[in-house]
Amino acid sequence: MSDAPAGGPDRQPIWSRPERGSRGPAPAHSRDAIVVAAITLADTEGLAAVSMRAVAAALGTGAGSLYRYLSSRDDLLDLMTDRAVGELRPYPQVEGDWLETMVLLGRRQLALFGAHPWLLELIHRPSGIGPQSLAWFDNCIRILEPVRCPVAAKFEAIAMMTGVVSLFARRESPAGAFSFAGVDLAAYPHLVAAFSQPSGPAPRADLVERTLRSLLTGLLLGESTEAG
Amino acid sequence: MSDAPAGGPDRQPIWSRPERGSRGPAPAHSRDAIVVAAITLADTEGLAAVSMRAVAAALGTGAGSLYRYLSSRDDLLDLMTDRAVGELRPYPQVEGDWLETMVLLGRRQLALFGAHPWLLELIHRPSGIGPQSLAWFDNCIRILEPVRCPVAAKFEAIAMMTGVVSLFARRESPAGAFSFAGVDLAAYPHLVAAFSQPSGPAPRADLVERTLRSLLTGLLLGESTEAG
DNA sequence: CACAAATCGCGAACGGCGTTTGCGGTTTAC
DNA sequence: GTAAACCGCAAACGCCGTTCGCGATTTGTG
Repeated sequence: MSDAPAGGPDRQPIWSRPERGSRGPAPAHSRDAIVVAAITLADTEGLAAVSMRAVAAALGTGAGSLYRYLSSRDDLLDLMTDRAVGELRPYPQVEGDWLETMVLLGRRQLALFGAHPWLLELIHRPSGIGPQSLAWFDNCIRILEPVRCPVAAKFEAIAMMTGVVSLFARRESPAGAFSFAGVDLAAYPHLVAAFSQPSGPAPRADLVERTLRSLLTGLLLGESTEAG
Repeated sequence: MSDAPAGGPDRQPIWSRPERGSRGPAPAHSRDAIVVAAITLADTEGLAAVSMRAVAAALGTGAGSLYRYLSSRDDLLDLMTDRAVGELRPYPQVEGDWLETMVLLGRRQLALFGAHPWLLELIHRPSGIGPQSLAWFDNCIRILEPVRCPVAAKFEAIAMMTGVVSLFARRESPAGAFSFAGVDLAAYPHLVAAFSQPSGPAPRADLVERTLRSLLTGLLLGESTEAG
């Protein structure tokens, strides 16, 4: 009972837990090195390949040793998320139109999802709000300062923007069209009719930005219209 | 090798695989009974509690027996998803405004996510597009028939509507506000300033519908505006 | 009717996972 | 100097999805 791992009695979240105590030999690794190894693994082989054993092996050690630095795999995923969100920095210091600045931030998020597709599986977790995510929120609130609307609406809008960007990012991942192998198409007449008609022009390339603009103006400025 | 489970050489997806052959004793269970048990388990104890062993135990059998009816846990999750989507039926036969009909469908989806929160973790999977999901797509395409725009744009809009609804559904789940335990708030000045100011009026209740209306009109009708 | 083929339920087993535990050795605080 | 705290490590625990082999049962075919 006198020998508890770093997580030990982990009453408090990982963000406010010291990396190491003052006594004992110098650690062979570091929290950040573990997170970097995990992110590299996730980038190359997918999130499912990020097992404690695999991450430890990438660092040349055993799975159990990681628990000297974090208290659970969930902690590791939280750290991965926050570190990736940190890649959104530095934030553009545009002081002009807040809407265009937000759209720019949205494009940055989209690029981040492209660089780290595993983020799509992690951002929706209830935990995992670390310092970098807070800094990103803080920056968005700063940009939205000239907007006159309740704070709650701003938070809604920021969260919804992130969500919509993640939806677009998912669309661009290699998921691809479903296969109709062994499906009785006769049951879906409107679907086959739609597919059999000429496909028409390709969707516009700036769909994300247009959607974000419409979404943000609707959520932040449209509060007083259409009484009911 | 002459004794292969129902999944056997599962070249084709679960939707087009017969439930059982013609020979042999009558099965003690059924695919649907397994799926119902799994959904009940997910509704009450969450998706993480849906293990093959737990589902089998709920049916009074062993985990291995389930593989007579399906070939993997992923198959089970696909079946769960499709069966839940089937609860969206019967579809409203409104023949008036297509936009209002779509918004109504969106509200139905939101209610479905409320009834089965585990759906939020499953809809984004690349697999799992079963007959009920196809029927839902088919119905949406039917509703959007009067809209003059490329088919691809309609599919975009339907998928985006489902995605946005899922974002709102996630917001209403008991996730709740993040805790600032042990965080240095001084690093986020705009955040604390926003939180310290009076909260203002609560966000409008019909936020989902307004967002959906704006999104659908933007995606389906706004193609010709704003050249460049 | 006889018989082979196919399917059934079942329990044991395999490999992988996250996590815990106990140990010998190392560093620091008092 | 000594005791407490920390280190790396390897073994082990329990759960997971999945596979396999068994005896028993039903069906299609000659």
